[in-house]
Amino acid sequence: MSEPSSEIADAPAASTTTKTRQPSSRRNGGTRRVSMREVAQQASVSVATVSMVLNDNPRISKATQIKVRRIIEKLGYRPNRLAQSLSSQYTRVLAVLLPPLRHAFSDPYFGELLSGICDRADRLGHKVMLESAKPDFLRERKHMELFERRFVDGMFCLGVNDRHPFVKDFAAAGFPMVCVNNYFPDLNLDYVVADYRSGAEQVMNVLLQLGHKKVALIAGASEAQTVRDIMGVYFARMHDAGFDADESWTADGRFTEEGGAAATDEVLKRHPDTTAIFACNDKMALGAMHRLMDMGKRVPQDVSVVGFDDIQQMAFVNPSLTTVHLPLYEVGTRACEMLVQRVRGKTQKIAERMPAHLVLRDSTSIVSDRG
Amino acid sequence: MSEPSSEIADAPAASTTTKTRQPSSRRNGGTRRVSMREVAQQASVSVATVSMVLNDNPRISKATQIKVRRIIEKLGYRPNRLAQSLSSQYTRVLAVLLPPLRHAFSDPYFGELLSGICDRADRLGHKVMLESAKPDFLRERKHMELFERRFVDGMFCLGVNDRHPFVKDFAAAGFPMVCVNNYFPDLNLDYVVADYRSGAEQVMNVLLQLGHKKVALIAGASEAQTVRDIMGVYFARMHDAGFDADESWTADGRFTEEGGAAATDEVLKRHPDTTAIFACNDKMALGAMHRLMDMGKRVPQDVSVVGFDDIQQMAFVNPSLTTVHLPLYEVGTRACEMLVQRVRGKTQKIAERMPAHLVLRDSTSIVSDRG
DNA sequence: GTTAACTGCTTAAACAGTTTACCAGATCAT
DNA sequence: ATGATCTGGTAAACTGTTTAAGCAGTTAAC
Repeated sequence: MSEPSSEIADAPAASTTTKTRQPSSRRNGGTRRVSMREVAQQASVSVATVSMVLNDNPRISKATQIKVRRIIEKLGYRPNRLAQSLSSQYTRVLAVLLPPLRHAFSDPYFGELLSGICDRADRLGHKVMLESAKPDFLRERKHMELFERRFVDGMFCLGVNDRHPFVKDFAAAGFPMVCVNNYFPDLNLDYVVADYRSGAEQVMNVLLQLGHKKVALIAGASEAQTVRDIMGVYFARMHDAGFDADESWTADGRFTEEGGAAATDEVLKRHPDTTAIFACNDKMALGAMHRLMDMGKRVPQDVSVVGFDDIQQMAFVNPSLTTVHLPLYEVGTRACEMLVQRVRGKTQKIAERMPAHLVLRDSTSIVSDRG
Repeated sequence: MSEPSSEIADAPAASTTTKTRQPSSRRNGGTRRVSMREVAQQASVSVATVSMVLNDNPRISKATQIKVRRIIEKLGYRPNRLAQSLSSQYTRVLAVLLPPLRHAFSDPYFGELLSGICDRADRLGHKVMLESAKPDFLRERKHMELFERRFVDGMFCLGVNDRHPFVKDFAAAGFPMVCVNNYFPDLNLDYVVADYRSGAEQVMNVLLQLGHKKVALIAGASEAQTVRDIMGVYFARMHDAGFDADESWTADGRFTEEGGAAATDEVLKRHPDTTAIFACNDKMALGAMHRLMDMGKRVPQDVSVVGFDDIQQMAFVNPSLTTVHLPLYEVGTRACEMLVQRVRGKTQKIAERMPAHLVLRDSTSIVSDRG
């Protein structure tokens, strides 16, 4: 007890015995924040007890449960999830990595996947964070930082393909990740996809049955395995039908309307007698239809058009588009269930295909010109 | 040195003096997590110094900076943001609250806003979290929990209107929130909107100049102030033009294609001599165009159609749609800048209108039938 | 010649939870 | 009566940061 200065210096030492750390009266957003400590004080129990009450730990008696919960209610206490996560090592946040397309967010294809993911994540008590895989995002390894800095527990990769080697970083580091509606046969990564092969089979069946032989294929990026699956089926079925299509019957439409239109130009220049166009997604099919009409060709009388995905708008175009319905929403929900399982420690590989089916509408008809 | 058990018990007491708390060797996702403490040890400085190095505190000497950074590099240290946020009271996460529409995520309108928000948030060092304002989400006050439990620093509200009284909760609690492309004149909430009035003026000008008098208006939800703004302009300009339109000239299209089609039916039943349809968004305009064509009316020869929003796809339909271009992407980026300012403590009210302009395309023409 | 403001760094107290080891009292078997 | 087990709870260590306060020496201002 010498001088005032030492008194202050002694204070912390004293407090370690009396343990009366006053609750912070700091205000945030105008509301006084109430912490677990205050609940504990008011309920005359320890913070450990409060924690156990919140986590429904069976070691807490019914009486204490009720007592503590009443105080929680009274004080309007809400556990701080930063502290929870820091301590428990779980963030309960999942990231969705989207391709850096200008309109990725307004693309119904991604939208459906995202809807499925978000809905299921919510049900499973997880939050969803959005990330765009811009070049410098990847260069700076931000996709890894998301895990390393404990932003998220898991990650969905949408719209990735062989040109995106970063996907294997996650597996290498042991971070939970699932490829949504895409896969890498030789990379041993988790994935959930629609059954593109079966969808393509159904398309080729109906086109061949309608008498089409001169079928052109508008592919998207051929770096995607799903697109290669479609191409594989296309070439095989054309061969079976006695018509060996070569590369000249295909063109890349980059998954966009504009690309689909350009690809249509390209293919029809090479093969003016084309009677059907099979596009690997609906947007390209739409571009193809418009271009065909611009050329003065009628759909489906002169040329049949088939799409892939069955995005909402396509029932509304004229003529309505025959396409393969992909259960994108369900792929999203399933992917989410899978990722959450993986986050919780499940170790077997995740790989699932979901059924796709043809939706016959007005953009296809029996072949008129038997060339 | 009595017995082994007391030796263990003594350990913590000893550590308070020697301060040798061993770094956790816990593994997460297969990678050993390295904490600031380890960096400090290796660099022979205190954790505070490491923290200051990371935060570019000018009080740290160049030499120490370099020394510490080298160790950080060597160890591959990444600061744990949960701990950072817990300590600093900033999460650097913003939430986007979307209306619980089945296809909200694939709606280009929301997509554009979202793109703008996400891009700017990224540049400003913030993460974006997605939330859907489902009825029970609001009932359980989860929108408040997002703040109370320190999930986020701020919130964007998209697609809200007068039927969503929850928006004022944020202001009441003092939580940073900005209404995106919507506003509440009497609620004193922050907002960033496109200039719907000016857009509507431009539409009415061009329609009147083209000779149209029998102009029908397809509104969305009239609970939205922006829609009321358009209606106000519509009625005023119709009046100025000597044609007092009443309620029978308007119909609600609920912002959807289907609704737009139905509204078109409704209005044309009442007024078969309608020469122009002004829809409050592009989707309804598209629905209107399709329905008109189904009825055997030509667009624009028989009926002109004007939309609002200028979503990407609309340049691609046939005929291409005359519409008001709203700078949705920019509204998103601006809203984000504003919200971040608010999070950082800015106190003046945020209220901004961004210019909109008419895009004249092929769905409008001079009136043919001067009724 | 004192006071004040740097300087570059350290110490320790926050931040707000979870979890483990331990402990006192009650119950039960021997 | 005695030791073992069960019950319901507590204290303290732990998660990994930020930051206010302090320290001892130098320098500029009054």
